[in-house]
Amino acid sequence: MSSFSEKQKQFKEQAAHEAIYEATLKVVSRQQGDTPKMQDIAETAGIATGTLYNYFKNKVELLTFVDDKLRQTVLKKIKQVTASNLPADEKLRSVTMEIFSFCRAHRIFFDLAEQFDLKARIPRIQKENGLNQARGCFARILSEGIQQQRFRQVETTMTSKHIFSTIVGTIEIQKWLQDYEMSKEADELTDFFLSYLKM
Amino acid sequence: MSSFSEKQKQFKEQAAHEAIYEATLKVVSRQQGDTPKMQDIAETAGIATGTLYNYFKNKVELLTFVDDKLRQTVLKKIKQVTASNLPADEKLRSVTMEIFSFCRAHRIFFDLAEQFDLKARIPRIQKENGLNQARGCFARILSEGIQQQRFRQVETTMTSKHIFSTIVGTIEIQKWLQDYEMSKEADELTDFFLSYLKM
Amino acid sequence: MSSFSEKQKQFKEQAAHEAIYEATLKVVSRQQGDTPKMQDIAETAGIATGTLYNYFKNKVELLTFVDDKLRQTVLKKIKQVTASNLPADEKLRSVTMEIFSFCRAHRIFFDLAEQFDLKARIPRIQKENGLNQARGCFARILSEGIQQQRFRQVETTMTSKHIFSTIVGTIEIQKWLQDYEMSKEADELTDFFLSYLKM
Amino acid sequence: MSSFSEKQKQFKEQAAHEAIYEATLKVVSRQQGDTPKMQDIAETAGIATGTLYNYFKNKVELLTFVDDKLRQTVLKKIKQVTASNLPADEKLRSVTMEIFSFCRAHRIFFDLAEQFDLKARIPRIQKENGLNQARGCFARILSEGIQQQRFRQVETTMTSKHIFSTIVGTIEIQKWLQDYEMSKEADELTDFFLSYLKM
DNA sequence: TATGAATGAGCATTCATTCAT
DNA sequence: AATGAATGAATGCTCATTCAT
Repeated sequence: MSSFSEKQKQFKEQAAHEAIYEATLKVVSRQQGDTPKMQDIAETAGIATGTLYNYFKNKVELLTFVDDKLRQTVLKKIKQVTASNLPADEKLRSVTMEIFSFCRAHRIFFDLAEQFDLKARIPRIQKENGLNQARGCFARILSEGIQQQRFRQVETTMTSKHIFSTIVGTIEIQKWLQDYEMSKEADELTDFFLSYLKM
Repeated sequence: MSSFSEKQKQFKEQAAHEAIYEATLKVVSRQQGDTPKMQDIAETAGIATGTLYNYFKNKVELLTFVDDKLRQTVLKKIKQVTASNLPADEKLRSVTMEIFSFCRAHRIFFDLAEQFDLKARIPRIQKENGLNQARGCFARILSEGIQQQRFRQVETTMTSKHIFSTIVGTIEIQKWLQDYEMSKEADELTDFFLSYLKM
Repeated sequence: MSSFSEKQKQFKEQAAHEAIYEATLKVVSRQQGDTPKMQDIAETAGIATGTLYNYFKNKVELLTFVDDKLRQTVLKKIKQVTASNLPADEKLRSVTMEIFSFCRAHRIFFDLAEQFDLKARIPRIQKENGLNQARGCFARILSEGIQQQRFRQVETTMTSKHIFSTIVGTIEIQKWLQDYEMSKEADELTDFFLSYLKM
Repeated sequence: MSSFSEKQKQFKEQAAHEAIYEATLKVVSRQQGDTPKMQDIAETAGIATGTLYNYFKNKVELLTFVDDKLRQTVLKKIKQVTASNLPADEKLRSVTMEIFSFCRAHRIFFDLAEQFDLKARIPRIQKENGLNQARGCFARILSEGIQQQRFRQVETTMTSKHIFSTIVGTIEIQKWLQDYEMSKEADELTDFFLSYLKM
């Protein structure tokens, strides 16, 4: 097959994936609570039900794709902030806020991910990889802060790990309380981190 | 109705509730992954399907009852350790360990609780109540530690709140990684807390 | 459980089986060609879809039950004629006719049986049993005919076996020709058998 | 269109038909039980799915073509044996054996033919034609045998008809018993025919 | 109160066929 | 003629809940 039609095909596939991704998020957020029907996803994406199965073997695989893309998206955002040239303390606040607001925005989908046990579909190594990247961002911010003499000398690996866990736990508790106005919590938490890190 | 038969009735109801509670946990842990069927719960509890509906309006209410009882159980354990006469640092370790091991033991049920969105069935006030009691235990341990001059003078309310969040987050991450050997994590986390609290 | 309610239950089950049996035959003959839908069977039997599954694990098991009952019915008819006090040659004609007319009446169901490969569900021993009973009827008729000196002395076991095969093959060919007016063929075949058996 | 390109086209079509025929048999025997998918047939034949529809209007027509070709094949084999210069009794045995082994080899396809009711697609006249040719072979063998004074003087038309039916019925019963080791049955049956025909 | 048979809505997936390229 | 992605109708089975006994 010519390189051209190969490219065309790949582009088409990518476009379909993108449409299905967005349709899924749309359907999920629309039908709060219920699990999304394949037919609805297809319809929203503007394709036929059967066509979904040209791109994904089954529903779980489709949802896994969306889950993966979603996690990559938040990771990308975190990395962007980490790579920015804000001072370390502001980076820490900004990254924390990013995570909180992303989780709030997509909480219904993440609930779904648990319902379908999507975590079981992701290879362990890939999960650890993602986790380490997220934790790594915090470690880098800590290092920068120490270098900038804004933070005291903490052990960055462990500290970043626990900071990340605290964020996850706080979000989890807020979700359990069904309190989705998370910015106050995010701020309070950042203040706590900064007080811990201040020299 | 006579007071005697009233009592009898209450006793019977309590016995039924107890049997259903245990049957539910048994069925849930047996059928890893699948959601438990009312029929299976009834059969395991030694009653007829229809009888379940004399005690619980529907499946969600039944699961909510179990969920509530389970949370009360772990809270009771935490309180017991908190009320013991161990030194503060050992109490902290012990309470943390309790929470980890309880969540590991009942993780399948807690997954279920999210699937059925049981949190939506519990009144906000009750959820806050439970949460505050758990956090309160940590606050008391911190106070004791400060008094015993084992811990430095930290602000106990906020610190205990964040300690609890960190525990929740760590458990959540371990569950996501499907790494259910949590004792190492519990220890590491306690060490971190203690290093933070040390004078 | 008391013997009475046990009996009641059994009677109810038998009634349900009977109703489902008849509903299936009705639906099958009505919807010539298409495979019967569980919903239609249930509706025709006057019960709910789900109720079918209280009596049969799945569609194949239901059809196997009907298939079995159908074969028992024709076998019973053959046995009745065999046990009658007609002269041997008339018995032979009558039994042959029974088989032809039964297969014509239920040909659509028997086609279905092949479609669902019901033969694979019947234990080999049971199939051989049924086959031997049918062949046995012919053998008995042959013996009688020989005794009555209406037939010459043929080896009854083999002869009856091949007579039965010839009937089956003739029916099969008529079905293939889609010629369902089988009485002519049945008569012609019987004449051939009798000419072979005449002294 | 020029005669040359006409010929070319016909040749191409014939090649395609041949490839599809063989692919179908391959797929059918591979996927025991399931009905063959058009996609699999196309893939196995080395063409695209849509291309199948340039040669056959639909699946039933494709299967009818294969069915027809298969019946022609066995008929050809029977005719070859009939036209050979074996003695009549050996011809009878050989033809019988041919039919048994052919039906065993292609039993899955023949089951399929019933499932798709292919018989309904073949004109009555054509079916009778094929049937008469098969029966005719037996009649010719009988005639020869009588002439060779190996067989007694039987009425060849009816006898050949019933012999053929007996073969069909025996194969049908063996298939129902799922006993595909048919050579013993074929032998036993031929012995019976010969004993009937012996002078 | 207890029983447990009956109810029936709900949904992922397949695959023959089409048609734009 | 060839391609193969897109189409979309069609259906068996589950299981929470009810209700006659």
